[in-house]
Amino acid sequence: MNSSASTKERILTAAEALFAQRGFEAASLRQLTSAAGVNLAAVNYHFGSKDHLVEQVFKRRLDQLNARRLGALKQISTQPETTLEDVLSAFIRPALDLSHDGGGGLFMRVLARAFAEHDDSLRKFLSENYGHVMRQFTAEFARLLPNLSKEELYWRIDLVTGALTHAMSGFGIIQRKSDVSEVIHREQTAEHLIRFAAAGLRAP
Amino acid sequence: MNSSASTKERILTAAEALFAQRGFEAASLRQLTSAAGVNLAAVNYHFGSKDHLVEQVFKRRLDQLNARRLGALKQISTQPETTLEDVLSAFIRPALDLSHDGGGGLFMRVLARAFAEHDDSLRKFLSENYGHVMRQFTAEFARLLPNLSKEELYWRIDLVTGALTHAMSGFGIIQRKSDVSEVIHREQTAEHLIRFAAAGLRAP
DNA sequence: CGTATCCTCAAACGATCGTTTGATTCCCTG
DNA sequence: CAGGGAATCAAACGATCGTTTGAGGATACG
Repeated sequence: MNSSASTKERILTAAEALFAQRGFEAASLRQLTSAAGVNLAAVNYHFGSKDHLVEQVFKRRLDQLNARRLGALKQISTQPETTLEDVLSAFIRPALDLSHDGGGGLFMRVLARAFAEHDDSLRKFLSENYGHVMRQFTAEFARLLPNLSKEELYWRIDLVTGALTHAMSGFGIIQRKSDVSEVIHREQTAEHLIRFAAAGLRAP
Repeated sequence: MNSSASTKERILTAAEALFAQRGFEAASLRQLTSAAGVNLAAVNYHFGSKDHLVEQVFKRRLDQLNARRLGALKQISTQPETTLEDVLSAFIRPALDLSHDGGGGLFMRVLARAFAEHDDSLRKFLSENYGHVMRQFTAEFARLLPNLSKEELYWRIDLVTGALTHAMSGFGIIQRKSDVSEVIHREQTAEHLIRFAAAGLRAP
């Protein structure tokens, strides 16, 4: 094992944190490499360009998130009866977990930023690395909500996504109180989200 | 009337569009002033700095949005019976209208960006210029949803805001079809949002 | 030992950024 | 008409950006 993998990982980790904190444009390679403890030129050497680095930051976490979501969905599909809450849990909890696990605590804020940046190439990238997961969940939602038209279903899933993104990226007014542990706060967040989203999806 | 008002307005309008399209950091004053047809130095002359310009862009539209929302809320408060859907309509429709009226069509995307930027001074500014409206709506929601604890209510309003922001800023998969007029699409968006949010707020 | 390959490093490149300057033009007022 | 503050303008300032360069270090294999 050479040390390049370590350097790449250090860059990815520092990039994720800095992108989340400052945004893609504002985060400079000099801040980034300084925080990672690597040379400035290392980014262009290992990733080719800053843009490619951004993509890799996304890819690393999106692959995690997708795998966990699909794993959770597969898990509940073995049950005799699946509820809407189960599917929502498989959709929501991996995302919430990701925002606290594996050093990738700030990824969801990065993701929310990416949505807001509204960059076409980035949207295309997200669509390519995200679409198949959404399709599987959409199919499951459709099965559990047979009364909804396809258009109505798309709308509601979209709104659920918005609520989820908003809650996870820490935009909202709700902040964790100091006397509540992170694990408990995450669990409360998941419960609020699932309850709200389930009711919204079931709306008459 | 001197021409400075016109210049300021031209800058504000161009800034709103450019901020929405490219973000606060990426939008340069040179692009901005070029699009507005004014001199580069005009921004610093009339606004002091780029940061102050950002604040003014927000203030101009937030004042509009706040006035319309409070006006709509006051309107329905005169009715003998107020429904949850009425209050949600007063909250949602002015925002949707703003994203198509008065040349400020891109403001909500700017607002979503501002949330994502996560800048503390900007958050403070938003809180100062936005908080009193949210408090009024929160009080009305609390009246109509007496079974909810205060914490639960805050959570759900937060999630409604997330869904609204997401839908309005055009992140989602739902795009207006070419055979649907903008007015109709806006109305459909409002109906979907209100139905979804009302059910979510009423969740058991 | 020699050499080939991968990696790291300090330094510099050109471009672009927000801001400032000082001169010039415009327009109102006395 | 003359004077003066407000507004506009081209130009330049220093800073910072992403990227490139070329030399040097580290490691593995003949």
